Amino acid sequence: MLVRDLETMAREAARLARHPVVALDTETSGLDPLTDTLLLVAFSNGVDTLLCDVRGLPVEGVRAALAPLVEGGPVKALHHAKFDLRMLMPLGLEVRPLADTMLNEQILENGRRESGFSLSELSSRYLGLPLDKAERQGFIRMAPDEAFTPAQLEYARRDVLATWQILVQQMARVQREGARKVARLEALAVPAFADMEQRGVLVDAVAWREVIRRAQAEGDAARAEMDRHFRKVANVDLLGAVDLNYDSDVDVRDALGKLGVHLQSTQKGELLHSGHPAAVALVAYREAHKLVSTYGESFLSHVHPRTGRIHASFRQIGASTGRVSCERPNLQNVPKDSALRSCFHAPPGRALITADYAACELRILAHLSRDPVFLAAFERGEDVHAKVASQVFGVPVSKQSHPELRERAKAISFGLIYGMGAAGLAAQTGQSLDEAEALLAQYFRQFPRIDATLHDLERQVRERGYAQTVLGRRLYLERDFLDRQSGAAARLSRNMPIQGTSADITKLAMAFIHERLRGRDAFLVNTVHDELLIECPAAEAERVGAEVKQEMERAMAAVVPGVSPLAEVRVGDTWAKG
DNA sequence: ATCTGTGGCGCG
DNA sequence: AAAGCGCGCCACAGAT
Repeated sequence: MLVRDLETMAREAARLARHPVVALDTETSGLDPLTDTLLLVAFSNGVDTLLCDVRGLPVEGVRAALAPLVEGGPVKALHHAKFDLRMLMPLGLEVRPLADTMLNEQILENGRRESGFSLSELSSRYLGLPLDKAERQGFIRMAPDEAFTPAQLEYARRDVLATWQILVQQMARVQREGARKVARLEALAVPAFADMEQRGVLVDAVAWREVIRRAQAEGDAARAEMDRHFRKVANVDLLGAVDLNYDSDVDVRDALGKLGVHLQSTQKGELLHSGHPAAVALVAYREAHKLVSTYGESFLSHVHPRTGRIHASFRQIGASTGRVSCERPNLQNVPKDSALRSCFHAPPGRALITADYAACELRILAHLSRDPVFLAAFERGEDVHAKVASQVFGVPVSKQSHPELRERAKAISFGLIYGMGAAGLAAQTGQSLDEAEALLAQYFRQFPRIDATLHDLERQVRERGYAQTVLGRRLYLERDFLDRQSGAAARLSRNMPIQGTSADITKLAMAFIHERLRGRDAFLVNTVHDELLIECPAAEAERVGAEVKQEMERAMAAVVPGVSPLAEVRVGDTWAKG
């Protein structure tokens, strides 16, 4: 059924609202929610299809007609819901509750399949019929008052019906494979991601370019220094310039060889270890060039011309552990250099709140192991690394009294999370292998429950064939991979449950915060694994900060009960030191 | 001209 | 072959 008037739209939407599950799909003039517009909203209850042509209709009228169906009522099934949610934002419509067939599939296939999550591919697998995407181009080129062709309407109908059918079959798998909690979590977090992308984050491009300009100058100086050394061993062109590509590792390695510096690789550590001024200059050049290339104009090119803000793309399930990833640009690897980070700022009269979990992954390890020393230290708000160092080294350690012992204990604790062995520890601390082995043994003697927990994680993965987080997010690992004696499987078995649980907690916090701040002119603008950035009116910043802290701690307590949660919040007008 | 894999390096 | 975990981006090198 195709409807173009508000009265019929409202009536038919109300009819559909009585069903438990209704699929929702949108057809739009393009793929950019900031510049393209909504043309058609399609619904299906698995039998009937309702196609709402919303072009030219008053926004408030459409909102009122569709709200009883979209906001509350049935579970809305969407494929890649984030996109449709963003497209529906100008109508003031929020979709809830929702289920996302793409995220569901990523959850179910994690570790088994790396691509093949399009609606068409799911349709092939679940329903045995691929969907033709060619027709979508038709919507993109459409004139504003042109009637939809039968082919376009058929395309819209098939898409939304397929989404409904896929979800129904998928739910059985979700149930069977213990994925209900994770599927629910991801669905709950979608609106937070949609909102975050739509809002974007503000950067001061003028100040940013000044930072890059300085880096450019430092890079030039480093190049000149390299020229002085390599002039002796490299070709010099007619203008007297050294004919060497400093961005080519092979060229640079060969040239260093001619200066008597023979390296396995040209990694920073080896270059510095050689101590040769040309190698040191190369490190300086690389650092400067990284800023200029990755964080220069190519980064700023993502400032949106309409909004003046950066609207990055977040992949909600971007990593096999369940972590989020981010691209175009990646807002999760901005250098910590405060000159650069402080370019992320709030508009006039507004504030930026920086909030991060304190020692999130160690708290998760404390939850998994129930280790009494870790639990007590977190409970009392003590310095865990100092506490651990005291236990391991048998002397009272504090940040002031024995900073080096504390650092070593910290390195071990974090190393364990990554599955580090004695060799890795030795390499990092500069100890001998024997010393590192003795230190690890001493650590595990003091913390037998952690030792047992890490071995348990490994054993469970071998038995089950998958690693999993506290919420039951799974990473399936191939038998071949588990049986190979490489150590890689053991490290993943230890790391995924910890890193992944951290991701679960942060996503839950985002869902809580999004809900808490709804309709308040305060919103998330970035997420970096265990850190969140929120923009809000300056006058409300202290209050919002307290609410953010509360919601983050509530999320952590919900996932790892029994461990004292702690989120640290700073209020300012730029992205403060994390 | 465009794609793919690799080294290197930014972040948590 | 192993590598302490997870990402994305830039530049190069080789292939299509």
